[in-house]
Amino acid sequence: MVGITDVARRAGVSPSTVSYALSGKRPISKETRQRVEAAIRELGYRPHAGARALASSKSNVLALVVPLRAGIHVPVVMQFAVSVVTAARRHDHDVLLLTQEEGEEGLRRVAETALVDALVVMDVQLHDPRLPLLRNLDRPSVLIGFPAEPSGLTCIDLDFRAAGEACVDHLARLGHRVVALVGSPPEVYVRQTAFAQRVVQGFTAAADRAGLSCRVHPCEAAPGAARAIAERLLREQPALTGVVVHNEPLLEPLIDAFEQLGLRVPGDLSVTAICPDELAASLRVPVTSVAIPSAEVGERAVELLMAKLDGGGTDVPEATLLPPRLTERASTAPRDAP
Amino acid sequence: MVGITDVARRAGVSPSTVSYALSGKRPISKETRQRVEAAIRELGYRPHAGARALASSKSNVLALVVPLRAGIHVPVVMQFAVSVVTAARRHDHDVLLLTQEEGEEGLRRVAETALVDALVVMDVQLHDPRLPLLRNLDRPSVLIGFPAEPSGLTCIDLDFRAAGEACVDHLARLGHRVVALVGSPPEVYVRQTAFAQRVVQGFTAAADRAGLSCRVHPCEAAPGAARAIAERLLREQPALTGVVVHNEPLLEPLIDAFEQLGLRVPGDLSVTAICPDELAASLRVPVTSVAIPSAEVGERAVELLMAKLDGGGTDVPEATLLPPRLTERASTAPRDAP
DNA sequence: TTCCCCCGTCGAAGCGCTTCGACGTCACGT
DNA sequence: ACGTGACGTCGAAGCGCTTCGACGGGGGAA
Repeated sequence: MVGITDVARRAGVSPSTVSYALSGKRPISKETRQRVEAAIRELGYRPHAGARALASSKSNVLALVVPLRAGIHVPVVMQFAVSVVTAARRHDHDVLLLTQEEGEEGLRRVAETALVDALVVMDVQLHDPRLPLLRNLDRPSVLIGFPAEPSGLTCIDLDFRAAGEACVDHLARLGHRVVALVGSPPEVYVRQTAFAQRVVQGFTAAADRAGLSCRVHPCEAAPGAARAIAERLLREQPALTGVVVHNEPLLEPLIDAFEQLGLRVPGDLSVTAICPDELAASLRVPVTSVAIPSAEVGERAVELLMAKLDGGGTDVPEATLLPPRLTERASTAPRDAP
Repeated sequence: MVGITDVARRAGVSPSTVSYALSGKRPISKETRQRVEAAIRELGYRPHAGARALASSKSNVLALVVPLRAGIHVPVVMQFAVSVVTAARRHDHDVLLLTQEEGEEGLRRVAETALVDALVVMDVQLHDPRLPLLRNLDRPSVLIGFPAEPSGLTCIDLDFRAAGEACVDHLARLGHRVVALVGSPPEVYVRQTAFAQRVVQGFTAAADRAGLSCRVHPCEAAPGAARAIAERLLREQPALTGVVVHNEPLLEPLIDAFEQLGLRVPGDLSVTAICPDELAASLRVPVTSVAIPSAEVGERAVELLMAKLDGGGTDVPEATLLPPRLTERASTAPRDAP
């Protein structure tokens, strides 16, 4: 194995000089640096990750905690994961994948063995059992999602409450008076998953504020369930003209179901969604939607972490709520004048 | 920070004894071991991962390479990933997540810096550019999927060729004479993704062998495309009575589309699929299918890797093809006697 | 009884890197 | 002309753990 001393010898300098040339932590003359770089290239030198971690007490690895709970939409999770990995690499970090199985003990393990420098935690619940642990760990963490009591933690997410409001406001502005929310599967609410709850809050609040009649329906994510749900919505709210869908797999089948029931979208029924833009835009009827900006969230999460890692944690905001961005597409229209 | 010497002092032994008590690499008397364990518990000791990696030249980390290419079904990928992580943990290893972005350089980096001990590579193409690299790396690897030329590599996967055959054989046995394959998106074939290709081979070979008329249709994975595809199938093969679907997102909408076109499943048309069992079983019409055993594949992949890591690589089989398991459900029936 | 060997433990030598203090040199201000 | 830093480099001391060789003691074989 070729080590830093081999490089040093070849470049005619001391090992510490090679180290400084690599890290830039002390000034190195241009000529020396070039000789070092040449030596590295010629020898194919790669610094040993473990040795580095030991000497510097930095592993340059981030933990990504992905509890794949029932009812969440896997592709969206994957988008987050990919953007976290990509962003981490830009900051010269790698990503260790942790799943639910391990639970809190897993977090503790990777943090306390110094396997990772910091943690990104996904799928946060309102009263998440991991919070006390994260507060006490000696490594910084960022949550993607907001718990009920986020103080002392760094959190980032789309402002799902405002997203719910934005959808309702949009429908209200178009003249709709009776609206419904087709939400995530029931178990997601039972677990008190933060983002789902907040959409409901925003939806309800905005509807009340605008004086709309509204109703919330948690729904299984099976496409086959679409028809039954559509029928139920119409039965319970016969005057329904506006629907907000916060359930990715159901979005397309639901629109199909409405049309099969004789309702044109957006002619008779306006539909908005909270989902990734690619999904909303790719449907047969492109859907007016509030985007879930996974790429941005993942990226900013990593940036917050980096700030905490080298800023010592000062001046890193505790809460980052990304404002919703509603894109109008073909699925919404003004309500027919009665 | 509490180190091994603290534990040693507290237990009244030398650091090396603590190390051996932990690793079991040398016999330690029961009493000593218990004192060491008590000291560890009392002090909350955790061995430093970096120090371990340096001293033992084992990081106990596996790389999981997940190129999220277009056209692949994300939830299935995630199932693999989760099962790899779970299996790795059982063997006291963690998993580092690598995505496409980094490409070959990423593999080289984590391997050569000794960040990982071994690699699990997914989404293998027939002529995968990573193969030469994997062959030359000093760390063992396992591919999930088979390239055209797997010699010198350890590969594992469902036998997709046999899976394609099994579906056709099943249909043939039921008396169907005209069959079609609804496959993955075209880009998957263009990239020569191994598993998709093999399904086609198996499908075609079995159909030829049984003297069936057959046809292959690569298809977009958008549910909205289902209707058009169904119509095309019937137009091109009016006598069609048997369909094999190798495209998860399309499966349910496609069945719906057939029924909307007036064909009862399985009355007029038998449908089989190659997809995860949960999906096939959960549909409105439960579908006869060959399972994609992600959990088993991930687990076995890790086990192969472990065998290579401590067996030195001898007697680890190069190719592991899991035989297809076809489960009959409600979507297939004998062809009506004409 | 004597010899050997295995068991259980210790001490010391690293693993390959980072980092700290030190030192010589050079340019600059006064 | 001389003090003062900043610059560029070096040597050495670890970082916390594993592992190798060594060693005393006890039991079995001869």
